[in-house]
Amino acid sequence: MGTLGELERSVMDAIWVHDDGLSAAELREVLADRELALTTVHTVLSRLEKKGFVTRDRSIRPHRYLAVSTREDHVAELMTEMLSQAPDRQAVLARFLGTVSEADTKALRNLLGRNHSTHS
Amino acid sequence: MGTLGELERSVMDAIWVHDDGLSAAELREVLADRELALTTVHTVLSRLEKKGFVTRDRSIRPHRYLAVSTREDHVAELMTEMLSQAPDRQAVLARFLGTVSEADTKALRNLLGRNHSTHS
DNA sequence: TGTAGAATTCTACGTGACGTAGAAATACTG
DNA sequence: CAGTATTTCTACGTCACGTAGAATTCTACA
Repeated sequence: MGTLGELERSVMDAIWVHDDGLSAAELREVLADRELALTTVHTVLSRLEKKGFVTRDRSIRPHRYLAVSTREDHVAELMTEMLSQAPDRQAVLARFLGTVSEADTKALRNLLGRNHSTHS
Repeated sequence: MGTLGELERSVMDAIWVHDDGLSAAELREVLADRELALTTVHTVLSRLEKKGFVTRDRSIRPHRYLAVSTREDHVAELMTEMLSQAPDRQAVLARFLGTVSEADTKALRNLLGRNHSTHS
């Protein structure tokens, strides 16, 4: 999968927060602290589109950019990808649970409880 | 955290398999299919050392390189790192469980079951 | 103990990703 | 149609990484 650079990540963060989509100009405004040129925003957006992270609505004039998947799905996917890097998945999961907060383990218990027969 | 390139990852894979450590020459042998120069292996090893992925025993002549942490710990750490990228951790965990295999969820249930009061 | 051969370190170059943005092209709007 | 808004094309600097030759440092042996 394509990875994200710093600016790309910032842009995605902004897009993820605005479920209704953003124009390049609006994005530049959101990232105002960086004082980016509009063309810079456009370039990054194009690259994110090519990487499959965003789509754009070309039917309206200032194109609006939308996230292809939610940040949660994206992160979940990353986690799965990481997990697959080790042959001993169980061992990894054990270590993972060891470092995660109690709130997280609690959440996992809840989710697992309600899901005894869910297999998509 | 430092990320790993392709060759770096291959080297780490080799080192992770050999818990007793490896010399640069042995590593080159393990990665024979790449036909790398010895110095190349050395360079990568140095970078991995600088990144904190390996240590080397400088007391013996062909230095032996050892992994600093297990692959499982490393991957678990990566997963935690990914998880932290989203504000709504619970949502991510839900998605995560949704994509993971049943064997994995089963393992998680086991681990969580035995761990009701474990907080390091 | 001086030196050849082994091992390690230093230096360097090509490439590709990414931040950055100007120039050029294209599309509305009046 | 002209001027302005928007998008696309092209480009450059930097940094990480794969790659390895050159230089330096060890070590064992004559």
